[in-house]
Amino acid sequence: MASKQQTSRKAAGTGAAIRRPETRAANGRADSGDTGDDIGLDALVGHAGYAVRRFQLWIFQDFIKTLATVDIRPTQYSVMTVIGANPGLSQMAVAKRLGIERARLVHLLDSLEERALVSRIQSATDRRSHALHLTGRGKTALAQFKRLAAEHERHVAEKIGKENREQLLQILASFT
Amino acid sequence: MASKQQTSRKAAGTGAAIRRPETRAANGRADSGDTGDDIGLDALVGHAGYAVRRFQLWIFQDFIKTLATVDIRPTQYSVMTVIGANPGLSQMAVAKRLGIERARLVHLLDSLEERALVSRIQSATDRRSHALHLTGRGKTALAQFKRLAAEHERHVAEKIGKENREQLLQILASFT
DNA sequence: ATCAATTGTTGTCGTCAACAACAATCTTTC
DNA sequence: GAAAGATTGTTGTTGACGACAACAATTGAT
Repeated sequence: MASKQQTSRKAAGTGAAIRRPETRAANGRADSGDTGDDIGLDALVGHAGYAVRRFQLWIFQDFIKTLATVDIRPTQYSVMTVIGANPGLSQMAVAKRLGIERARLVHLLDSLEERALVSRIQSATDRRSHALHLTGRGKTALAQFKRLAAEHERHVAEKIGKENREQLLQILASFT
Repeated sequence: MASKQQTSRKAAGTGAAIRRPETRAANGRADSGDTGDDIGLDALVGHAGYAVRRFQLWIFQDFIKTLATVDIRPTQYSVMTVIGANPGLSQMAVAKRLGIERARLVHLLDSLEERALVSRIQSATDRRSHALHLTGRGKTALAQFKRLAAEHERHVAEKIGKENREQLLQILASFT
């Protein structure tokens, strides 16, 4: 859209197998030829949003990795947890409770219903809404998910410290 | 994709003007007709990832709102901050430092270069890479952005408490 | 009975992370 | 010094996600 490239460059790279962030061979600086490993010195420290973003990224990746065997993502887990704790909720209620949109919840429930973990039951009192329930399979599955999620929480405790994790939960308790 | 709807329902709603989350008129439960306002009692408490996700959502929205007049998003701000503190960095170095992908940074720099805030200068030593600099306009603009970002940080402090914010920054310092 | 509001649904749009592939360009190695 | 490998910037695709807008069916209020 912009000026992009006035030069002749277009694209490049062999698509090498760089996987782990630890692997660093670049020099950093583009003009001065110093090592430039520790860029640091940024004014980014002191910004809560940046720290939280990086942490959220790490924590979600660990969650996904830890529950990869059961193929459950954080949002799916939260949906099943809320339904499991409050059977019969409407989609609207779940969406509002979790702060996600009705439209988004539709697809989430579609996939969970495909996998026979959740079932939408026609409400008796309100023919518009669905009463959400865990299936039998869903209940046993959620129990396993919770065990894996607990393992994930241990990873978090290892990463930032046990007491720091609890302090964090206390600080952010108003957002849950 | 899935079973979707076996019933005859298809779609509905007038798209009413529900904006603020405080507005709640739904009952919650779909079958039992109780009030069902406070769903709570979830097993979601104790999950760091969920709390962090909700908080990150809030903090980013406040950042975007606070810097709406200058039309700068959190990622754009972080890119300009790093370049401003370390002029001459390559795109690779900036991407690695901020934990974003090279591919993503390309578009970010495109938009910032469009607005004449950042300039890609051909490196003298490595003809592959670009040395990133803030333009004169970019420098003065970044100064204003930082003032607005400071205002945003005050919002965070008001939300979770001054000392809680500092504790949070300390806990998550290893991620910056 | 009429009109406004709610619920689930479909669709679009823009942001974002994760990959994969490529041309141009170093860097290494024989 | 030429060949092989790695790096940089770029383009493109995919999928998760949040934000809106619009709609049919249904409910509730008047």
